[in-house]
Amino acid sequence: MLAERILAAARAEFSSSGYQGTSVRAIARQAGVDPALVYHYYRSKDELLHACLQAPPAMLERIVAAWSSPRGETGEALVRVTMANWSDPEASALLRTVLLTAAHHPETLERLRDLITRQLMGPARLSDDGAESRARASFIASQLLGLGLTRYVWRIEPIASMPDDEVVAAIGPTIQRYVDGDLAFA
Amino acid sequence: MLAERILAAARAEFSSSGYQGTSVRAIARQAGVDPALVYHYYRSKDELLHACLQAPPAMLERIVAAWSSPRGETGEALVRVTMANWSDPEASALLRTVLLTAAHHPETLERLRDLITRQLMGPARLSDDGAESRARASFIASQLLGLGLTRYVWRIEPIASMPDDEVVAAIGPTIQRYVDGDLAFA
DNA sequence: GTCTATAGAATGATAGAC
DNA sequence: GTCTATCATTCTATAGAC
Repeated sequence: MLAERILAAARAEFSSSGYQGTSVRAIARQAGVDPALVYHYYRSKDELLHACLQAPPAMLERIVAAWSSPRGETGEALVRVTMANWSDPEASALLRTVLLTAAHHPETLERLRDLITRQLMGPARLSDDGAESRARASFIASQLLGLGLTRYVWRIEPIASMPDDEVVAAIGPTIQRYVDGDLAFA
Repeated sequence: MLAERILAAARAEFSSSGYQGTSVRAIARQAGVDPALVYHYYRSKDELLHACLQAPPAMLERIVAAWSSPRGETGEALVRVTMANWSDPEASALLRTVLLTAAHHPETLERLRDLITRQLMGPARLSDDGAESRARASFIASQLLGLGLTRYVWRIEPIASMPDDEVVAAIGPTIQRYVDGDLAFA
């Protein structure tokens, strides 16, 4: 019970201020508990972050569903799933935490890589060639992460305020091409 | 002289550790000066960051040059320029600092928005319609920033180790479409 | 211009009473 | 399980001697 209150507060703090910008005391304050309790349940700030890095099941299920959409609509489906996840408070907290922390924190960086190769791309069969398949996954990740950051984190206009359908119309074909288009491999 | 040594050290620290993760003492240590000197030349940590947010002229010139490349090759040129900037130590230090700090620091976020709308897109005449033009700029930024982060900051494989030409072959057409393709505007 | 010294606050973490 | 008290460190920033 208390442990979950603390965890929820930690997710909120890490996702809005990053790892370095978050203090254990701030987490305790937001959870309405004594700072020592935070250390009691989680042994250190680092382990608390670790506990926040689990992806919510709904987020992963959306991704799996997108990959089983009809051929030719996968690109559109992945863009819609990206926006759905960023609009889901739990999923977006995880995404923000991971993206804002990965550059400074090795374990979180591993988590990001894992998220891309296993979760985002796990359900995919992009090509018979493993190397080509991983390359396609990289390009998909580069565009979808760029979309998430510009639209939801940095809120760059006008993409930040654009209706979902316009984003899908613009970026869907990009992803579709990365999924099964001709990328002129050497 | 000393002020420039301090500035160079600050750029290095901010770009590798972000704003919160960088201490004035660490900057002074790396510059080989007393911490008090840092405060003497720059009044606060915040003003020191501010001084680090100027884009190197070479970076901006590359972007202008890309926009004056022949029609039909602009997408490819912008991808090449992005990689050139991330491979230039001065430009990549600025990019890292801005991208790692923007989420927590309002002034830096403004700098990022300015960088996109004025510098990256300033030389462009994407369309006669101002709104459509800004929308195209958003999409271009989303893909190019995503490329920078996955390839140079997070070093997600295989895009991180891929030859430039393969990246251009994959992402060039995406940018070209955002520049002058049919995005199905409502 | 340059450094010593330090204020004043916040930090991660622990020991131990209840 | 919960809290008080505290250690040891680090931080931004300043005052003031030389």
